[in-house]
Amino acid sequence: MRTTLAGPTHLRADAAHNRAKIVEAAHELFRARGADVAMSTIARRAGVGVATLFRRFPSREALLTEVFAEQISRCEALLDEAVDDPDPWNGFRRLIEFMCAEQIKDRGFAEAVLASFTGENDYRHRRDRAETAFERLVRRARQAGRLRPDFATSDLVMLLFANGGLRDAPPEHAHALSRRLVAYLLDAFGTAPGPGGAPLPPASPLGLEHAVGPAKR
Amino acid sequence: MRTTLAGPTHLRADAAHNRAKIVEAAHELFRARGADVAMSTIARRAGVGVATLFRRFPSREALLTEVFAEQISRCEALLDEAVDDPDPWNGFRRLIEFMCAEQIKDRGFAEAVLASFTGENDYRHRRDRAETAFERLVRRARQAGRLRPDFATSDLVMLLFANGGLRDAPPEHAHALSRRLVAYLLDAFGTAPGPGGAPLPPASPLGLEHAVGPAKR
DNA sequence: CTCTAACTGGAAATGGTGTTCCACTTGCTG
DNA sequence: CAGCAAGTGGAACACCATTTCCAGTTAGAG
Repeated sequence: MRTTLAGPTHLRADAAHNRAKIVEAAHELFRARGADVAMSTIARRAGVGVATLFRRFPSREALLTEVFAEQISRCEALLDEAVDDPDPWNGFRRLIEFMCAEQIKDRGFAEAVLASFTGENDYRHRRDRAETAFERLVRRARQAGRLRPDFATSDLVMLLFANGGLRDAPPEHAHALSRRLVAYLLDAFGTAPGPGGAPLPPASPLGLEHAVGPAKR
Repeated sequence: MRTTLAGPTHLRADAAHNRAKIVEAAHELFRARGADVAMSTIARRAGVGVATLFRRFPSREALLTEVFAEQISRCEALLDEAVDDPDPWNGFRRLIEFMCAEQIKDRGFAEAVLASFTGENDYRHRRDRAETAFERLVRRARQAGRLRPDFATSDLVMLLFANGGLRDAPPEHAHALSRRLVAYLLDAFGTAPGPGGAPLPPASPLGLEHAVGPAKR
């Protein structure tokens, strides 16, 4: 196989194998510890040298988008489903619940979304597609009378930032906190009167001494 | 005076002056950039050597609690007011609005609360007092029928973590996002039917490309 | 089987922290 | 106004992470 302008089209067999090991190791570490694990840690876990890691993935972002490609696709699929759902509120709710749960479960997920949706890479058209789809979903849910009229599409961004803050809580509580936050906000987004809908997920026994801010870094 | 261990009771005049300069510099930097500015940066801004900084404040936490002592006191005062307010919901609302606004405005504030309220320092009894006062406030607001019965005191912690996540948003939007989040959650915490109360603060024009995760660090 | 370009790992350069040490300076007490 | 302990700044040290470099190894085309 000769080298082309843009470099070799196919990796050598051993190189491809190493690449897969890198992605796997990065997946585990990103899930568990977030997007800012040291590159050398990833390399060590994968059993390769740091140089190999940097040769395959020149930036942390490239690695992130590769690692979380599947989850991002599932988000898009869920969004498409939601738009087609005869009950737009149901789709809206499920989309938000999925994204927030994912954001807590895989600590690197949020950064991966950011990395994919930022800059002028080839994810640009996907971002545009997702945004217009979400706008359609919101419009439908509003017209169905289930979503409050003053809901703004940017409130999704707000929610994702807020939910992301819960990752700083003690890990054993983060998930429960997130489900409670989402339940509250869905209550607030909806038009059902009062604390109407489903009962809230159980609260966590957290005191002020746990409160606030990156516990450790 | 107030340093952790029993050093000399009084500082020499020049030392006291330097100490004040340190606190001032730290205040500015913590407000603007959060609790994890480099110690050397603080020292440089204060015009002193790093050794001086470390001699006065053996740990970053000591500096944090000193710098934000005033804000923390205002929180406590507001909590006391709220407990005595004839309308407990009003006090509840004001307390939450103040704390969340402060958390956005002064990026180090949350960490200061944490540092003050963690461990076995002399803030312990203040923490206990604050917690029981807040419990009383919640109980009163519930009994007045303004707060939903399934509200848990730990939901305050949840709110603070969530609000803290908004600090990762672009700084020019963080405040508006926070006010909107707080408005939504107060809607959800309260018992007034539907999107009842005051209109929401205006939304920010944020797209998914801004979304999610520490933009820069 | 041979030979080379792709590939490798680890070392080193770079740049950024937190923390300690120490030779010098200076406020303040007597 | 003398002397000394309190106070000082900056260098030195010990990390730790990113990124580059290079001398050696090996897959796989011919």
